Amino acid sequence: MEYTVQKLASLAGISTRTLRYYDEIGILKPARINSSGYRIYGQAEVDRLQQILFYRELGVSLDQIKEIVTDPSFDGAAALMEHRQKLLEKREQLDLLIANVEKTIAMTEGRFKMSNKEKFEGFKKKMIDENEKKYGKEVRAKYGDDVVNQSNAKVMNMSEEQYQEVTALAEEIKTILAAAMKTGNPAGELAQKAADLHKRWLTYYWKDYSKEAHAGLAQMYVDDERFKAYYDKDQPGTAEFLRDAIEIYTGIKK
Amino acid sequence: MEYTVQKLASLAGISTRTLRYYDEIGILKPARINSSGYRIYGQAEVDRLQQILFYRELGVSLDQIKEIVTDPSFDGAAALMEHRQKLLEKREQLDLLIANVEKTIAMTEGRFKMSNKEKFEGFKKKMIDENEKKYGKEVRAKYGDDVVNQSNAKVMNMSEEQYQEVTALAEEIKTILAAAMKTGNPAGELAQKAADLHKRWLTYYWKDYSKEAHAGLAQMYVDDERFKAYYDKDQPGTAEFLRDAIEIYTGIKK
DNA sequence: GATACACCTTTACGCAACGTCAATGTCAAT
DNA sequence: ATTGACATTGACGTTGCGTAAAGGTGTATC
Repeated sequence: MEYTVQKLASLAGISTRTLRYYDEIGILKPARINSSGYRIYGQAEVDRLQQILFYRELGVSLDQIKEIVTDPSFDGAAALMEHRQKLLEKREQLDLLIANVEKTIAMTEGRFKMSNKEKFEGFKKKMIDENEKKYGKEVRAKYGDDVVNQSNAKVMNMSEEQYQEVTALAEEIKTILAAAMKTGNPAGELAQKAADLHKRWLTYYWKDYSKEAHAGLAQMYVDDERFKAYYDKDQPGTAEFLRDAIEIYTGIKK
Repeated sequence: MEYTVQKLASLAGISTRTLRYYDEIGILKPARINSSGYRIYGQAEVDRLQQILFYRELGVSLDQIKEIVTDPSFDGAAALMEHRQKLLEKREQLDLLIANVEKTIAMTEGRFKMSNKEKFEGFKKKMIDENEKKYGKEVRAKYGDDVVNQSNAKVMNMSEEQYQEVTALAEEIKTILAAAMKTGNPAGELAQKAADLHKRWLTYYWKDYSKEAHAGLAQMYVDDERFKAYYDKDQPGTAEFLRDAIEIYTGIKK
């Protein structure tokens, strides 16, 4: 039995375009081409097409199918196992997506609240990404992956209130630190207040607080140009001043 | 705060190409373009990007996102509900796929068996498609949709053994019919054997057997050119001969 | 023998959401 | 003045075909 494109196409329930495409990418070439240039398929091609469609229905890519059907020694079972794994991962992702969408829908008591939530979620993620981009390598090298990951996890688990607290705290530190700078005394009341607030700020990010780590971070503010630039932006010398205040606060001098 | 492409990109954890694409398709245009042609984004754009990425993570298409973020009156909740439905359907499909893949893997005790199975499944489907294409309209008009659908369902439910039996039976009918033709007697032993086998062959496709329907089908073999051509291929007059034999077998003359 | 009509061919653009060069211009620092 | 990092606009590649467009072939009919 011989088939032209359309005969084979309707037999297999696919389009002629698909057959021509399969010819083009070389996964199913016609048995021969007749004198008018028509593609003529035989029984062998029907069988092969059957196989191709079988794998296609399983969601295997044509590239993979090509390997399966062209290389007779190819381990189809292994390929299927692998494919199964991919499908399972895909389903997990889908489940996550669905859960998120449902959560979002549930949270939509009026558009406003959701919009805030969106921004909030985004900002938390943004903050972490930003930090990772900027300081990720050094900080991870210094404190270890676990510490950083736990810190990031802590941020992601913050409630909106906590998040607002921590940002407010950062603002307060900046303000008080600026005032303390004017006194010039890192042991003074204002500077020590700033150091104390800085400790509270830190506990939002760190799982464990220790005076040593706190003092170490203060020193890093001075050593690392980017941290230093951040603190010195308004008043040069602020980074050093903060470090001095924290060293006095913790009683640890490096 | 103002951002160039790269700043915004690294802030959001996306590529600059993505930002340029979003500009191109108009879902996120920069606040302004500076004198050198650089894209400059502001706070409003950051917020909007946050929204876009939020929906993107939920798997919403950029087209949909565009509607959501450009039209403030757009009902985001409804869109999400719809999206959720789509996701659920997707998951169902995925589950089906996974089940099929697993079934196939389980059936793979050696490559050989699976390969046969594949072919077999394909052939059954092929047979039905072929029949539907060729005779579908007339047969459905003559016998009604239910009869045809039940017949197709019967084929799809055949075991491999049954399938092989039925094809073997068809072969046997052909052989015996050819021998019977030589006797020239439709009432003879060979011709009646052929008619009997034909009845058994029919019961593989028909839910109910009746002499009337059998005789009717035999007449159709003669009336329909395509059936006639099939039977007369080797010996002209075979279709008529078979009809005569079946009329005698069933005792029904039209 | 002309016409109609179904079927065949190749060529090529379109789709989603970017990735990836390529060629070229700009900014800040050495 | 040069380097190096960053910016720009094209434009092609990806996946699996759908969908014309422009033209040749096969068969039946008038």
